[in-house]
Amino acid sequence: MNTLIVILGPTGVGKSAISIDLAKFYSTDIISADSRQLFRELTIGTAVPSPGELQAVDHHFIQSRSIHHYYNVSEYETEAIERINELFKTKNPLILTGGSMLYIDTICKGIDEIPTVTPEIRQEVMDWHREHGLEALQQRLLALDPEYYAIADLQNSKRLLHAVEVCQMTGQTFTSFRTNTVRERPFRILKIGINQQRELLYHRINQRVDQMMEAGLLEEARSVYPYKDLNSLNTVGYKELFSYFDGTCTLDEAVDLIKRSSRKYARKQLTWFRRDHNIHWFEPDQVEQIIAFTQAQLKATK
RNA sequence: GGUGCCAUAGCUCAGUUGGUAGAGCAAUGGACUGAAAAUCCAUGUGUCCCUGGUUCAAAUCCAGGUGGCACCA
Repeated sequence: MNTLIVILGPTGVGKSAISIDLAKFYSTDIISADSRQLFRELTIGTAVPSPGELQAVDHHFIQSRSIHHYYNVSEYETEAIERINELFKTKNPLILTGGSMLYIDTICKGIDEIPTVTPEIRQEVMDWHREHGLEALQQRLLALDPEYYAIADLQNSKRLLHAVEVCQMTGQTFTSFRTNTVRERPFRILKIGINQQRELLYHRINQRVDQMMEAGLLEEARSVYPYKDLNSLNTVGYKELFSYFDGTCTLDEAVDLIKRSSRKYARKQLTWFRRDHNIHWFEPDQVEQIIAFTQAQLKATK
């Protein structure tokens, strides 16, 4: 049976380097599970691998989309699974790397099939919410789908919006689409988590932000500033610099803010990963141990 | 050297006419089904700078000390 080795961990911990070592060792490809490295207009702020690294190992779903095109997890699932199955015909194991928790879970477990909301419906529901407020949105959901209302995070307008959108568009309850079925994959999944002492991680993150600034993040952000309202640019490293361009904070403040947001993001990632007991954890400098571990695991599945 | 202002949570500061303290940020934990680097929720015991005094009671008033800032010499 083929094996997908998943390398996951908080931002800045060094997943890319480890994945590349691993890919070289197994002469295989890397599939990215990163919701921001996906965009070709973003390079520095999303820490995509260097040109040399990209040349050394074939990467998939890195800078393959434009920030101007709507993208979502479901689309990623379809594309990535298709690609993975294709690649398994000639390669094994494959490596999936990234920090986008939902993207990783989508590959590992699948995601329910919910009809994609049309831009018109989305706009309409959003406008309605803007006009009537959160409480009205809650009431609207209660009327459309009381079952989801009972379990929904009622303060989280994004969640409510989506549920309402789906009800509105399909004439069915949002709940009816939420079957929560785990999809069986025709390959084995081996999860490797990379983590290190919190203080060290924060230090690395802070340092990496400074390096990004030296590498020209400011200019990169300026080049996409005209499109700052795109969802794809609601992204750490860019939105903070947009505030600076807007004149609402100084450059130093913006850079500090990027560091803070990155740290928060790392923490959030760890919260998500913590509940997954199938992850085998390693430190960033344990590449050899990781290789040995995966070899042993691969042998066991043959 | 003189005068004035300030000293409260890791940081920036609130604290009403005295009744042993609370916001924002940070930090930490959690949730997560097509926006996910998004979005949402929860968590606040700290010699109220020190010493003495007044008072039933002091972060609060008084005196002195220490440190910082500003202005005048």
